[in-house]
Amino acid sequence: MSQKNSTNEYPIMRPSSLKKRQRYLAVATELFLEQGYEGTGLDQLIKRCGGSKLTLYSYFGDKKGLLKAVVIELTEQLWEGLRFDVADEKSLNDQLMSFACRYIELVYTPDLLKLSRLVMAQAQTDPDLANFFLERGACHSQDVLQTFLDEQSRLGRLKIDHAFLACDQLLGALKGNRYLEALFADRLLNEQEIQDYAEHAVNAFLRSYQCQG
Amino acid sequence: MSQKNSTNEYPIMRPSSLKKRQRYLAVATELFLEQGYEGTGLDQLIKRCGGSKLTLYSYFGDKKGLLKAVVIELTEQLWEGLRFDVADEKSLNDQLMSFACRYIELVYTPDLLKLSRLVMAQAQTDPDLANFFLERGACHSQDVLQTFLDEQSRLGRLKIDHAFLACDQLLGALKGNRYLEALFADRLLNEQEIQDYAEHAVNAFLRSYQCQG
DNA sequence: ATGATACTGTACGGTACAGTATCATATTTA
DNA sequence: TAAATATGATACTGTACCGTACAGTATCAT
Repeated sequence: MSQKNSTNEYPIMRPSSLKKRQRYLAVATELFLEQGYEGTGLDQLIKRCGGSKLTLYSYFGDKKGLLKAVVIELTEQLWEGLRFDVADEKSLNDQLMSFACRYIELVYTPDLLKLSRLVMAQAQTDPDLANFFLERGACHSQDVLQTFLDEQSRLGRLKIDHAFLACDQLLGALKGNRYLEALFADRLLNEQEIQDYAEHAVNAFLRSYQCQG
Repeated sequence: MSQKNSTNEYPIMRPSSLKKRQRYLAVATELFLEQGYEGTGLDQLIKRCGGSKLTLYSYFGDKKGLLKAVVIELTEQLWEGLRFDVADEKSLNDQLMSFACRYIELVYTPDLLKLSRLVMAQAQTDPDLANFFLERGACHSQDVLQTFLDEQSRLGRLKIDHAFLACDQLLGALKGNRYLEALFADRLLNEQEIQDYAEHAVNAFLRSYQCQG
């Protein structure tokens, strides 16, 4: 009963233990993403991982705790790079395009798609996990974009009637209907398509909301 | 080993058997949507359903076959109403608005959201099911919209540079970023929000692509 | 060195569940 | 009515797997 932390707030731990914990996490991530939660047995995990089941349980409490740790780690890692650079001297169009490309690239990342499936499959039995995932993903990107657009409106460069809706729908357009195909069947976008999606959506957006042509 | 049809092509069957089959299907649908595939035991199903396990197996082959039948039935049922009325005398805007509202209403339908989760959770182990679901859902709606828009372009009412992209992104905008929240956490839209989403997206779309103002 | 703590390897209890087998009963068909 | 077939109720088989117990070993602090 030494550590029961299923989250990422480590207590005092030996360096070797920390390393071991990271190893568990890495292998669990790999297996969960590949085979899903139910599809991954802990015996199998330990076999690939080395270490013992008891140690695993001392780190993560139970299987659900392990899943939570995996989701937290991976989520924060994936979404960390999505932001506008405020001290950026590029044009509005360039800033939007840069954001748009990074956003599309991100949501079509194979690992994020698999993670999404993983979380969604557990959404009914573990709503907290789903909420955490939404908070750090969908809601966060919405916040980032809306903050930027508000600022641009304040500067008189945009005129938007309903900022929330505009944001929501721009993000929707960037993902496109094709996002469903990625989510369900891993149909990805190539570099060129990402560029096209971003350009097309940003152009349409600016045509609707930019102030001076 | 009488019938091994896991699809919907019924062989010769007594009426009473057909009725029984429907009953299995209805209860299976209910349980799968509520508790997921792995979460639903067949013993539990039979208990609620009446009938016996042997009969169930004679109809659907195995558990996967039952799932397939449920997905096929429900999918066709849900998407059947989504189309443009060709002999419609309404304005372009009205026709688009009518389609947009029906589309949003549909993709935010609780049962369709649950079905989506169900299929997605099985996507890795059963890609065929996922492909079928995509075909009848996402791809089909894309086809319907694009056919309509092509016709409108031919009539000189719209001028669209990339019809596929425009379609894809209009559908994306209609769902909005909020669709993720619905998918992950059943956060639905009310009647007013559906109207707002449709109006906002259709307006933006027409501002970009309509020919004469 | 010595005691305290963390870890390994293995085995096992308990349980859940898909799929099959059995036998009795009902319903159709000839 | 008799044979053939479909169904019901239930028990059973095999298996997979979570979580725990335990005895022995390695690693740390002092």
